[in-house]
Amino acid sequence: MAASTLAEVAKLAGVSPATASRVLNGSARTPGAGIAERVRAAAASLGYVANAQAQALATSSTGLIGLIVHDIADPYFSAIARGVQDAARERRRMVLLATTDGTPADEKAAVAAFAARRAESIVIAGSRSTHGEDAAANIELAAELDRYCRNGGRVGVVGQPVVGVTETAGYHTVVVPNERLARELAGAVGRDHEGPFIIVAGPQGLVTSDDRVRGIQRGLADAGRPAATIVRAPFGRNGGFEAGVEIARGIRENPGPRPVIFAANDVMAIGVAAALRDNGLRVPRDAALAGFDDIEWLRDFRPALTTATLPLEEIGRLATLGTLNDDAGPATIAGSVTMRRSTGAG
Amino acid sequence: MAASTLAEVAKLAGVSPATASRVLNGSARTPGAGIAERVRAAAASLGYVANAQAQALATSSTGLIGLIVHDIADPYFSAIARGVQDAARERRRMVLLATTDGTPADEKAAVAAFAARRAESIVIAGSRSTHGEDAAANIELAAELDRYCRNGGRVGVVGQPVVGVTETAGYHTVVVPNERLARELAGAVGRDHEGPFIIVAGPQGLVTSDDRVRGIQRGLADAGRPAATIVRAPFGRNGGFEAGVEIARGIRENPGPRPVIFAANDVMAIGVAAALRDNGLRVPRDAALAGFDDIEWLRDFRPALTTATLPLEEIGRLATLGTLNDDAGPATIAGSVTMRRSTGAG
DNA sequence: CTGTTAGCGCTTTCAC
DNA sequence: GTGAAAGCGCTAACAG
Repeated sequence: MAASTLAEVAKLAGVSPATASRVLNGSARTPGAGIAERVRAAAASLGYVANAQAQALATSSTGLIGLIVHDIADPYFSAIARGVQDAARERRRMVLLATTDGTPADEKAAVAAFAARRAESIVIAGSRSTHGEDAAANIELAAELDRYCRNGGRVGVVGQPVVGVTETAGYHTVVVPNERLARELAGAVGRDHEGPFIIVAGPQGLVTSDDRVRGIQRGLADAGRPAATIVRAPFGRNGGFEAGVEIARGIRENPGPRPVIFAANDVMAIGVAAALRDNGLRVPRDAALAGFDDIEWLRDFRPALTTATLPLEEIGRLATLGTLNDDAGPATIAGSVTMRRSTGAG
Repeated sequence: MAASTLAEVAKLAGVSPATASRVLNGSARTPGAGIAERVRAAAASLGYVANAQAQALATSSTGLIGLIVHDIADPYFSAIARGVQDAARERRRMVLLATTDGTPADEKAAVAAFAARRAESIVIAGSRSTHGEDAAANIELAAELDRYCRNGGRVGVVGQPVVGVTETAGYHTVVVPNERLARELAGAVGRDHEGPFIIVAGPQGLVTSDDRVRGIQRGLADAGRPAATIVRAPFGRNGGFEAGVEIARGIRENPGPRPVIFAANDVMAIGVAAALRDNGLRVPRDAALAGFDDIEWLRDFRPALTTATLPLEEIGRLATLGTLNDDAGPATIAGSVTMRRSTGAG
């Protein structure tokens, strides 16, 4: 990665490095006309490319934003990533990407790596787990983040505050009203259905999943419906599929009124739908189904999924911008319930 | 982004910076036992985090890999990104992300930014355009890449070589056999269908699209079928939808034998399917449909899409690894044709 | 407006 | 094994 240096350019142009710097990388003072010309010519002829590392060292500002997601290939995260990337580009920053599968230990490592690279802010997306086995790692993650903030870093959190974070300075949370939306969703669906109700949830302790489950139960109660039974599975398409297989079996062995299935997110809902279909069951005829997130790439599925619509890209933008603006209190996004065919609407 | 420095740690531990460095960041020489202890303690108590910028400057090696995609939210690119990220993590590198919408000018800017940050390699994914209006920008992009390579950078290219690149040193291409697979796909589909055939292609000059179109036409010829007519639209879901609307109108106004539609990629195929459905047409009953790529998130669609399966994640891995290994000739991936319900199979 | 002089934080010969 | 000193490439006072 050798390349010509500012000094070489300066020598070639017959000026001092300082002057060359002023010409090449914007400075307050505008250098003389003829000089500027010579410097630029020299730079071009040498194929000079400023060394951002050196600039960062000298100015102590890197223009870097770190993004932490569970899995960049998951459409939920990639939508957020697009928002982050957009905001970053707008503010002339570059984004560093880390994927962690949601493992707190890996997230801690990612934060450390970003801190080492002196990223100016870190956006961390993806549900946290309060589960026992993650407790120790969560504490370390929180400590790492706190240290990062204490050193002047800013962190943008998507969804809910990081478990165990003590300080508030430096943190900017984009609150996703999972519980409220889930409640609204379940209320709306509950009005049209008798039940029984089933929730396909993620692992216990996964905050996002827990929030949504709680909201759904409350929404059902609001509508005067019985509480839902809960089926737990991994928080992804295949988890949904597993749960769907189990549910299909239940329906087979125990026929009764048409059940209503709430999946903790769209991707799980798609898995559930696939499993039901594989077992000869149809949505919404044999079971109503609702998701959460309203993932863009899943909107062409049929039956179209009733879901809670989240402006994912906007969420990514807000989380990023929030860390870049000094003002910026915690942002709350709205979201809305979208009724579609999978629950008999439309 | 201030933080304690090595010098501070060293002072606290009562040793020289050199020694502290040797302890904290692996060096050939192993420092004394007790000393090491003291240094580590000092570092911990100060919350020391090595400054990667400074290390990069001193060692001239950044551990950075730049990734350029059209759109990180597109499942095609996010799958590749996952592969890149995996490989990077495996080799203890971090990835810098840039999205460009496929605009050569933006891609040039991204390469320049990566070069400035002294990324050790750049992986560039996404079809190039040979279209006239992009010609100038393409040349500049190629020049920027060449310069980057001349300075010791390595670039991994997904799909086809970058238009206009002259040098070969430093480049590592992962060849995607678009034409061959398209030919096989069309051959297989053509065997079972009489036609007429329609290709929903991207804009003319988009290399990937052009390659696939050519392959499809050859495959049809192989099967003794008439050439397909070509409908052009933007290379995404909405482009597919537009084309689908047009095709549906054609079918309405001009009933005849069931047409077979080849979309240039899965995402377009989904758009076509949505448009046909909106117009009361069913796949495969009223039209057969095939895509390309076999995007993971689209596999649960029904009717399941006949397509050419590409190991996207693997492609990302190979492109990345190729730039990191000195040997590594150009890699070619296999891919395969996958027949599903959308063309009447299964 | 331009050049000189110090560093930014770390690594790395080179002596001791 | 440990420390002193030079330097990676650039910017920012400060003089001139």
